[in-house]
This record gives sequence, structure tokens and C-alpha cells, in this order.
Amino acid sequence: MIETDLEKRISAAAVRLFGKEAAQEARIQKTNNSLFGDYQSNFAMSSARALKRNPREIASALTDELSKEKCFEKVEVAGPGFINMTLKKEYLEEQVYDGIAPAKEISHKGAVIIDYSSPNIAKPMHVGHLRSTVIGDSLKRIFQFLGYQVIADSHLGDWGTQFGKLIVAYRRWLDPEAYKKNPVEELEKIYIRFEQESEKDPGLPEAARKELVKLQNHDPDNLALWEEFVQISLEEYSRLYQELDIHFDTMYGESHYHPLMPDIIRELKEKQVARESEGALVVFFEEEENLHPCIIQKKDGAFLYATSELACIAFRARQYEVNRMVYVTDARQESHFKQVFKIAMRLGWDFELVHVTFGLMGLKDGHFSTRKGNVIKLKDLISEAVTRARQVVDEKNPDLNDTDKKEVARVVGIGAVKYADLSQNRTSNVIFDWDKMLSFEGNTAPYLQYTYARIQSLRRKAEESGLLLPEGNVLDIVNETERTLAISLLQFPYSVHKAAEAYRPNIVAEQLFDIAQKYNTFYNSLPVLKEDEPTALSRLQLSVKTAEVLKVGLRLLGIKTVERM
RNA sequence: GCGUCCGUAGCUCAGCCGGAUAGAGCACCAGACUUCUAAUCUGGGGGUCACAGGUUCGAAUCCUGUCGGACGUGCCA
Repeated sequence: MIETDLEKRISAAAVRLFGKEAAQEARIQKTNNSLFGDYQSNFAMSSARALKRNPREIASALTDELSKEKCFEKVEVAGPGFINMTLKKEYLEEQVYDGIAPAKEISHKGAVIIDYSSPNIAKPMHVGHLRSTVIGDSLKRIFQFLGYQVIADSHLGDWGTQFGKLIVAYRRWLDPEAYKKNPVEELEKIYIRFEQESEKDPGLPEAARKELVKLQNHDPDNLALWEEFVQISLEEYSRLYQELDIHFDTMYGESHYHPLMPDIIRELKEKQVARESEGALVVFFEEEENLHPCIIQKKDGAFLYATSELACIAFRARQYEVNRMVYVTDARQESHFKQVFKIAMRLGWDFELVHVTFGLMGLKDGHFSTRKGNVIKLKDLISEAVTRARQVVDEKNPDLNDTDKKEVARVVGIGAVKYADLSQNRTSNVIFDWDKMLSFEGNTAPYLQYTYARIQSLRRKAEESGLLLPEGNVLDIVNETERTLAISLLQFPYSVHKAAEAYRPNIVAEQLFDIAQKYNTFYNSLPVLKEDEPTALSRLQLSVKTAEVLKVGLRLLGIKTVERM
């Protein structure tokens, strides 16, 4: 990775000049203006105080030292002490040729468990599940890419009060025909009906409570129904996940952790982390922790969300060699996870626990609500996306055969939906907008996919005309347009690392967009196939490298590419 | 009340572990297809980075306060 390479050189130079105490991190960054070279370091200004020297003096000494390095064309001091570096052509070409695959970090001890998507049984997945699902999936791919062992888990909501209601509703109102055709939707429908009728008939909630108790006591009839609900829901989710190309290693529901909860309660009591309060078992926090008390066990003995979460952590610790657990959920659950993480710490469980949050998805006029019936189902969103993409393919590329068009429509439509979520870093709420989510122009997945397809077409044309890339590096980066693209390509591996560090796929998305923009500028202004062979080959290789990065990068976002579109 | 997050161009958002003239996309205006895919490219207009203080050589970025919005706040998940 070029950044670490350059940082190492700067650190080493600083140590040679100023001794060990200057070994502090030397951060470099890409310049925002080519007037200032390719990369800049602010080392001189940030370390001036510690070194008790004038920043310009430090900068100029460092500049002299760095000028000896063969990778720089030019190193200069500017302004109050910026060190501006321009890369040597050969170094740049070499880096682009074989430096864009991120260096895998080999020695990761233990697995990273990522917990995302997590739908509730008997409810169709809707757009509200989208962010967790695609962000989680992308993080999984990014961590795997960096050499981590990753376990992807969808933590199903398969236990709780809704099942009492569902059982009652099922026996009263189920439409067998509709159930056969679309089981999960029918379950949702009767659930809504239950909620509505409960307002008039207070007997209903009471009946539901009774059924719930029976279920919890393993009444065979209720248990069979519950299993049926779980089964049909899983079937539907699996279809959706398949379509989205999202795959889990485990999909344990809360019921899976239920048997473990009494042990958790015992441990919490033994270690005096929790204590009794108003009949319930509660964990209290310090004033400065700014957390509300967390109820572990209700006064009626029932367990709660936090209990289940703790049991889940304990289970994973026993089952795997864990290094880290990452939860991808919306921001509403932030304080819940803070509580759970604190409790885990007090129990002496030693993992890195991370909560990755994002804002809620809603509508212009308020929230999605199952009861209001204004939720947008994920299924519908996907099919609308594919339909719109198909229209564009028909229009733009009518010569494609039907099978290819179908494939392109799927890849582009789904890509657009995923990218719409992955390309932003919003912790504030987002408003759902069909046209925005299904845009195929500008900063979108189709733009990146189009750029890739264009290069593939170019490659085919090159092959047809007998222009073949030889083994080895034929890059000859001579003009500013090519150079700008090359530098952007070099940023890719670093962006993957940053994305992993910050749990933010949008960093990768942004880099890919920058690369694609620069490539398209290059493509529109510099011919490839019409040039003499050395130039043609160099530009072809630059194009092929770009395609490689786009493909790999899009895969990290869970987005596929097509060879023509 | 308290806590968390947010406020950047007409709209949607990047940038936020401080760095040089604050960037994209959409929309708008003007251009580029007999030339490797125009889902593209080039140029243009458009900003008190909510407001007020503070720290700093330097603040959209860090700190404090104010205003505005969202969410969470003891027995749901």
C-alpha cells in the first residue's frame, strides 16, 4: 500500500534526523490540488512543538533527506511547513501495476462475528431492513478481503409476545388460500387484524397471553405452529437473501439462546453485577456512564432483550474463537447496546464489541408502520428496481439478447438499490425516495458498472484487432489525465483499510466513484486503440487495471458487474 | 428534564483522528456522438459550512453555549 510505504519512509527519515522521539506517526495524505504534488505530509507543523524547532526548518531538513529516496520526482517545502511530494513516473507505474491489491493482514487471531439484517419472524422484510443488511454484508466482504475470518449471523426475532397474538389470529382469521400463496404476507395481515380488533375486544390480548404461556411451556400444538411460522419465514428470507447475493453462516434466533439465559442470570447474580429492584433483576450504572438501569429479568420471571443479547455473546464466546463482535442496527438501539457491552465488560468477558449504527429510514410524512400498512416491502423494491433497469437496457442496448438483458437488469437494479444505501454515511434519518434509490445516473452503481462494461468492451475490441497485453508492465504514464487516474487507483487499497477501520463501506464507494469519474474523463479524451502500439498498450493496461479495481471494489460492496450493458 | 445523533449549494449528500482556493451527484444553462458503449464527457452559475464564543500558526472539522430537527429514556425488541 503506497500510503504505508511513504509513511514508513518519512518516519525513518525523521528518526534519522531528529532521533527516536520523532518517531511519532507521520501521516500523509493525497493533496487536494496537483499544484502541491501528489502527496503531502504535515509532519513538520504537527511535530514542531515537540521537537522545539521551527516547522519550516524541520520541513526543509526532511525534504533534503527525502529527496534521496528514489520514489520521488520532487520534494518541496511550501507555506508554513507542508512537505509536498511528487512521485517518480517509474514508481507510480510500478505501484499501479502491482500495488493495488490490499496487503492482507495475515495474523488475525479469532473471528469477527457480524450481526446484521435480523428480521422478525412472520413479517416480510421491508426497506427498513435494507441498510443493516447491505452494510453488514459489505463489512463482511471487506473484512474477509483483509484476511479476517468472518462469521455472518442474522439474529432472528423468533421469540416473544407476538407469537401469542399470531397463534390466536391464525386460528381465527387465517385465509388458507392466501396463506398458501403468500404465507408471510398473510401472517402479517392477520397480525395487523389482531392489533386492530384488540382495541375493541380486550379478551384478545388476554387470549394471546395464554397462548404465549402455553407455547413457552412447550404445548405441542402451539410449538408446531411456531415452528411452521419460523419455517415459512425462513424460506422467504432465504429467497430474498439469495436474490440479493447475501449469505449467512448462521441464522440463530432468540429462541436459540433461551436455554442459556438462566446461566446468565446466575452469573450476573454471582458476580454481583445485577441486583434486585422492585421485584425485577436490574443492572445499575454509574452516574457518569449516563445510562438508564437495564432490566435483565422482569418481576414475572420473564427474560428481556438484553438477557438474550448477553446469552448470545456467551454462546458465541463458547462456540468460536472470537476476537470481535460487530452489530449493525439502526441508531435507536444505541443505548441498549451500550448497556449490554458495559454489562459484558463487568462480567469480565473480554471481546471487542462494536455497534455500527445508521439512521432510520422513513417517509416524507412520518414513519413506516406495519399497522398503517405503508411499509415498502423489500421484494417490491427489488422488483421495481429490476423493472426500471430493464427499461433502460431495452432503450440503451436493444441488440442484447433477452437472457443478457434479464441478467443486466437484475445486476443493475439490485446494484443501484444497494449502492444507494452504501454510498452514504448518514447517522441521521433518511427519507425513502423511489427516484433517488433507483437512479441510474451520476454517483450510482450503474455508473460504476457501466464504466466497467465499457472497459470490457474496449478489451474485446483490442483483442479482435490483435492488440494483446504482454506479460509484465507496459504502463507509460505520460500525461496529466492518465496520472490523475493512476493516483486515484492507488488510493483504493487504503480506502478499503479505512472502511474496515471505521466500519464504513461508503469510503470504498466514494473511492470507486472517484476512480470511475477519472477513468471516464480519460476515456472521453484519450483514444486507446487508435494509438501506436506502445501508447495503445499502456492505455489498455491502465484500463484493464481500472476494471480490475472496479470489479473487486464493487464486490466488496456486494455488487456484481456485467461484461456488457 | 436527561442522554445520543444530526444541521455543509435549490435538492440529496461527501469531507469531520485540524491543514493550502469547502467537493460530488441531481436540477438548471451552454457545448461534445460518420471516432474504442452519450447509463458518458467538457464548461458555467450557485456556499455567512445553523448561530455565537473559545482553543490553534491554521477550524466545516476540536471545546463551550444557543437555536432547530430526529431518536432514546425501568419491566417491548
